[in-house]
Amino acid sequence: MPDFVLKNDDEQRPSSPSFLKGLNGRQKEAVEHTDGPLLIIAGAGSGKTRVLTYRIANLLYQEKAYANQILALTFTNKAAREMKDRIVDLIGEQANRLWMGTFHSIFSRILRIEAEQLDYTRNFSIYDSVDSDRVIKTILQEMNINTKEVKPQSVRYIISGAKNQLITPETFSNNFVQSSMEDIAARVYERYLARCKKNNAMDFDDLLIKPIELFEAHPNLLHKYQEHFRYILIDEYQDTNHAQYRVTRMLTSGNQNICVVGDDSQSIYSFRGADISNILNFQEDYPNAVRIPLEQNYRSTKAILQCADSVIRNNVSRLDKTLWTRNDQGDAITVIENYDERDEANRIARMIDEIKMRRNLSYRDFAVLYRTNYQSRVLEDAFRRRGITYQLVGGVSFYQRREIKDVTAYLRLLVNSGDDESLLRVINEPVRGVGEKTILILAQLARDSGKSLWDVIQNVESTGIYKPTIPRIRNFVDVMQQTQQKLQEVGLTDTVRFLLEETGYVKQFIEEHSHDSIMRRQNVMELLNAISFFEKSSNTPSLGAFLQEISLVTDLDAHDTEKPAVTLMTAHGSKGLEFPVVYITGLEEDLFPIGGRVGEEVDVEEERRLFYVAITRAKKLLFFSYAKNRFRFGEQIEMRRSRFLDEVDSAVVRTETGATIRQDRSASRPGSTYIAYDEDRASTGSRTSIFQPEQTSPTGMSIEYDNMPDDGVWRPGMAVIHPKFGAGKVLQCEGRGEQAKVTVFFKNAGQKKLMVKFAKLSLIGS
DNA sequence: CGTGCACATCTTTTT
DNA sequence: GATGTGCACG
Repeated sequence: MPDFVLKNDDEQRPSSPSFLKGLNGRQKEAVEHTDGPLLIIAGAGSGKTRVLTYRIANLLYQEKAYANQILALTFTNKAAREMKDRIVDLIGEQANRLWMGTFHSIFSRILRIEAEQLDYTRNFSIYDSVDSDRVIKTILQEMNINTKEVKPQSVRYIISGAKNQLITPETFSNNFVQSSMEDIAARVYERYLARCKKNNAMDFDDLLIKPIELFEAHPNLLHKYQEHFRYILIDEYQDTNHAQYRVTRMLTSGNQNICVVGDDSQSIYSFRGADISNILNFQEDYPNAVRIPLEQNYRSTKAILQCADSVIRNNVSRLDKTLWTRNDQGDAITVIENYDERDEANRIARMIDEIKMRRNLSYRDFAVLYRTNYQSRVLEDAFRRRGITYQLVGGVSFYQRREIKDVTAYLRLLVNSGDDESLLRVINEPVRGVGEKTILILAQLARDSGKSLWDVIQNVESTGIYKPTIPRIRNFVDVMQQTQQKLQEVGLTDTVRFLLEETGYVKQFIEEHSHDSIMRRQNVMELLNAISFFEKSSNTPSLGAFLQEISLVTDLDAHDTEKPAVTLMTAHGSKGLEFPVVYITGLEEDLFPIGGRVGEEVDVEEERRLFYVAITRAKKLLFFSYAKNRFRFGEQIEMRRSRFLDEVDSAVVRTETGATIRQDRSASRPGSTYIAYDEDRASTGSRTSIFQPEQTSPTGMSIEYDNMPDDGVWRPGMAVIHPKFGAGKVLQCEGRGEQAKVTVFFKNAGQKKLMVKFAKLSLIGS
């Protein structure tokens, strides 16, 4: 129950609202800090969400700004929704006017408002990665490149990386091409941009980059938004990428009322371009920033925290911080060894029932975490057999399913007729006899005339394509136009129903009686339900608004914490959540930590942070499990136990029989140092802090100075020793040979940029 | 010209 | 175990 309600009369307010009472000193400090840059280093379970919500409530309470002048950027839609609800509880309905959401959703909102300035229209399409891949694929085909040798996905990955670094096609091809793949990507890049533009479409990256372009081209607009957003808050700041960094810098360069919250130990999205140096350098960017660490953990037992700490200590690059808790010591963590993944799933299912009974818990108190989505399958089987209700979060997203993408492509075409990509997706879906050759001709015509495909097929009769296909396309055009008409006359749901009927899209599934087609039909019906719900509940029930909404939702957002079901999700998906009982499964080498593909380095430190995130989700009980054999690539493979199990503090970990686990300390790689614990420190558990801050330099490894990389090339991820700064990790490298410079994060000295030529760096691991 | 079937390939994490 | 590609047929 909220203990504070905003009064609307003229009564004098106390200067400090009563909702601040439940906060600890540091939290209170963070909430009451209103103006100027603020960096909150929030350890896992330290009440971060609470601080953020109270801080916003306080800003409103102090009348520092109207709700719509506050911009709060979160990592998931769900986090935004929950936070907003909590602020509504604290200060009332006005909180609904906050600009609160993910970077992507907030900036797409701004982009729709300002679309004309960028030569787009406000009903632009948003392409997800599958759409992007298709666009890239057509471009590759046009360039006569074999899409089997050069995978669109890899090209997209390179282009996306460049975009997020704000590197233009020109700069990219001049300075960043080092392989034939990059050369191809460089050539596709420019065409890809042009194609998206022509389609009046933006991809996920554009949603972050276009605002920067917008503000650079129109300083007056930048000024407008700078003025408008009096306060900016960013959650999960350790996972922001360069583009996100740039756009927030632009917006805050005026009043500098920026508050970021994050935890470098929980940075797990570098594959998506997240740049940990954003948070590490915050105080350099904003020299008068106040830094508040939140180190008291309210979530977990001492045993769990100690375990987490013993793991994360193996990372070289981290900000020093010491989490502590007043919670009980709690039970030891149990390691479960299994014969194979079926065994693993069955044992976990059985244990869940047992613990649920013994501890009088509900299924909703349990979470089973894994590294990759495909691991969920066996678990689902086991749970179904045992009659355990579960909710699977993530996996193949509903809106990514083929049939759903087909239908949304139809809808996108209705809203944005210039969207060639969507047209290509549905022109022969269901099959109406429009083949490859026809499309080739139409595409040629479109290119020559600068028109969209939709415009071209308006006069399909004069295109000179294969005669029998003309009426088929004519029919397609007619149906689309009729649907267009319907949209004006009847509601959204009825329009879509009409479309599905007339195009025969659902009919194809009814005629075919395979298991597959039944599922697909169900999914389409499910989409229809979603549309119907949207139409009833939204205050702007337009088709465009619906498409906007679904283009940015993820399955993570659908997670229901109230549902009495065991949660199954990836470790990534679990960030920000907590459960009384957590199982971390598949703790095997090449799975967790994941094994890289050939020629690809795996960032073990990031894997370790991910493991740390997973551990710190647990409140009371934590289990680690691994299988000695696992089915992968269609065959059974012998697995080795994860090195992480050699790193955990054996004082708080037990086998199923209660024995101490055997550990191989040498399994830790050089650079990932292990610092031994006193066995009895775990049980002592001092009231304030269970850990002493560690300030010794890494021990137990042989140090050889003047040890250069074999090939003389420095790479991010390498562990180094500097005679003065001590142990560090290479974050960034630029230049070659004599000119080479490296950015290194030193555990004891922070981040430094060094000329390799002068700095006496020694390589101690990679 | 377009379609349907058999085959291989490959699964990291997500806005 | 799903999705994309290659090949033979209508």
